[in-house]
Amino acid sequence: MLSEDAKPARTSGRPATIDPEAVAGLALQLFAENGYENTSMEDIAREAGIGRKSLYRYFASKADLVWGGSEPVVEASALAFGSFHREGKPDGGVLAGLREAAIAGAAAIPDLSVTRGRLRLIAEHPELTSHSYESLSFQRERALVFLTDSGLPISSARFLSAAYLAATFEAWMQWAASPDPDPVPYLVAALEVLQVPRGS
Amino acid sequence: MLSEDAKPARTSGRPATIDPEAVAGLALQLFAENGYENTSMEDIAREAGIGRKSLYRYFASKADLVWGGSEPVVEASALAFGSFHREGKPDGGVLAGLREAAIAGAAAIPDLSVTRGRLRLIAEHPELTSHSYESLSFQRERALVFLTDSGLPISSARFLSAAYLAATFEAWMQWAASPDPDPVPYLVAALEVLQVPRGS
DNA sequence: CACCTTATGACACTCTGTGTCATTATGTAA
DNA sequence: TTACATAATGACACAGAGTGTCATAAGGTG
Repeated sequence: MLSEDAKPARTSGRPATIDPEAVAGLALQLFAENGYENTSMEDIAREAGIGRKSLYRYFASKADLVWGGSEPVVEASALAFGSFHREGKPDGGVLAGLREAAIAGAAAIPDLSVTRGRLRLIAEHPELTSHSYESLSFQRERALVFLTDSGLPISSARFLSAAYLAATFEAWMQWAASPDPDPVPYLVAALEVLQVPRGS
Repeated sequence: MLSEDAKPARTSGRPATIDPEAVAGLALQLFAENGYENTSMEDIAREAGIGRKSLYRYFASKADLVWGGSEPVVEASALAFGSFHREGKPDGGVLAGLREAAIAGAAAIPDLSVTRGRLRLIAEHPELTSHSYESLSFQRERALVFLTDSGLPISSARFLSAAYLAATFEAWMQWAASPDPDPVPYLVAALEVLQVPRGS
């Protein structure tokens, strides 16, 4: 259900010639070389050999070039939420579910060093950091559904999912700033500030 | 120490003729009437009888017209953090301190209905919601200092302050969406999802 | 080969946000 | 009252983000 519109499975028409991942990679490279704000969308398009408008067809905004890479993480995490209830709840309850989802997200990252570069870029730019709220909205929604499915009242579920998102995001940021190879310990530590409200 | 540059206490020169609060109020009114994105900075300036550049002198961005009103809350909250340790810790520990600060912030609001309008506007516009990260960065910093002063390890303190900010923001949003007059119960409920990590 | 679908990019536009600079208004000091 | 200093004001110009329209190109399918 995650890939409802993943690939329209086009049968005819001109096939795409632009590789979004390659373009995003190029953009990250240019950001690293010349700085984020010194690199315009036009610069990126020119360097990629495409038109500015075509660039916007693949990336809704400049921030998307950076945040786009987090989609696999969010998807894997959402998947873990979905399978958690079906497989019968292990011990640890709801918080364990949140933890598993966060770890599943981390496991979905193919190249951690690229992700670290992305996150550091985000950390350096408040406007990119702010974008977390939009970029993680799907994740927030998924966590909320998981929590209400787990029996939490909607109100507590909202607070907990908001805190969960913030804590895990902070964990990623701290990991990115560190030299450690494994983000999981950061995620685990971050989730220790959460608890299910008594009486839920 | 909060008002280090509150008022330069100018001794000569032309005094200001623009009332920022009045301008922000006017802007909020225009946003309510015509929609946020349908109201340009130029529209606001024209309506306020000033130039667009003068508008930017008082408000760094369009979002500032909306978020500016939260400054008193943040300041009052920060003040509560500062006085918490001096007055000897009451019972409840660190979490009680966070709760007191959040409540102090709420108490600093002169007109709750205006704040509710602001928050609803923010809720409707993802780009404004995102701005919370920047607008609350000072609050985040303050909470972090408070937590480390309380003896928490820096790592836990970062996670907890991130979760704290997110939970209280979510509380404000839920309150704004409700018809309830008092935001405090929302804040208290939100903070129940937090805990100090065992062993801190 | 005709056709169809879709990618592509040229063009023009609005709006945000910034920088520069001359002008104006208002205080203080002589 | 007359400088004078200070700061507000806004006119002008600009880069860049993001959007809409539309003609064209390019590759598949029948």
